[in-house]
Amino acid sequence: MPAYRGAMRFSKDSSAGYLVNDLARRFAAALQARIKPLGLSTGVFPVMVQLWEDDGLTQTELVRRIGVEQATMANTLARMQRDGLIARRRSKADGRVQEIRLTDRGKSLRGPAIDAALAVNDTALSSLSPEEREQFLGLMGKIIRTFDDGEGAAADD
Amino acid sequence: MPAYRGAMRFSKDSSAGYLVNDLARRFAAALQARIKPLGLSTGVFPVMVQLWEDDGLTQTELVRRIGVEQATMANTLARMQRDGLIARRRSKADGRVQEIRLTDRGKSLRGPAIDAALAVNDTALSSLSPEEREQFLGLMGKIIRTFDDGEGAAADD
DNA sequence: GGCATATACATAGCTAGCTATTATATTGCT
DNA sequence: AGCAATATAATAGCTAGCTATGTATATGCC
Repeated sequence: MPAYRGAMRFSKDSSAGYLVNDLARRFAAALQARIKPLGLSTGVFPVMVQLWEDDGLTQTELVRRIGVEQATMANTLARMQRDGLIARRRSKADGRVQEIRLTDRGKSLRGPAIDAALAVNDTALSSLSPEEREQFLGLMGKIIRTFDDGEGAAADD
Repeated sequence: MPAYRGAMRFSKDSSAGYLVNDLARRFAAALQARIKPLGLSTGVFPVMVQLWEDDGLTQTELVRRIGVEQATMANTLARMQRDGLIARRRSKADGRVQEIRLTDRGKSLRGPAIDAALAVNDTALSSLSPEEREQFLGLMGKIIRTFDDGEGAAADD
């Protein structure tokens, strides 16, 4: 019996972090299964979504929009280029910057890929009522905002 | 304008999968920040939780309880051993099996580590009312069960 | 013009997950 | 007893995230 008070109980089934992590893996696996046949993977998907909206973005802008680290994005883009999803071209206005453009193949995947993502969400939430789905999305948004708020301000204990 | 119907709209802010993935990364980062000083990391945490409950489990049993792939567990355990959290001893009853036991250091981390996890959950959910927290956990449980149900039965389209 | 600083991106090296394969020990059947 | 089948764990090799650091181009100031 450890001396710490309150630390005795830790049930994974009532730990938000535990469940969120579990859920994320399941969502990822489900999406993976549906988009792998298209030649896509989960890490690539958010980038494609942005490029389908606005082709020709820079790496920095993708990083800003997707919220992943720059190094992560650099590696993801390298794989995407290797796999023929994008092409990169140095800007002549600024030699540091690269415009990232979808290849024709990349463009062509928009419809089926988004359908796949929608299907995953729909299947996953199939046991929830419309109100519950709203609740779920709303609560997640609220939690994400909480994380964002406590970002610069180190409101420790 | 692609020909696919329904594929036009895809807002990440209303995609459960997108948000869950985002949330998982934030939870993991928050936990990491709190347990790294203890010499723990996120992947190790679930294993420690099980061993704090039942020391001496086998790899197979940990895999079963945590729901991660056997290869993932093997690697995690290797790091844990390297870092002095566990020791492994071959069972003399069955030479294939290893009993996994916490070191004294591993045992000693229980209190502070669980406190850290509880604090992360509490902070993350701080903007939710008690009812909302219940809802959130309940909805996640429901979704996880949905995933579990559609596991063997390929109820495709 | 030249140098310090800042910006954009790449690289190295880590954890953590995955699939697929291999190695080793046990069990079961004949 | 011997061999096939099974069970346990390890290894190889991939994606995807992270931190820290390196490299190249721009920009600002003197």
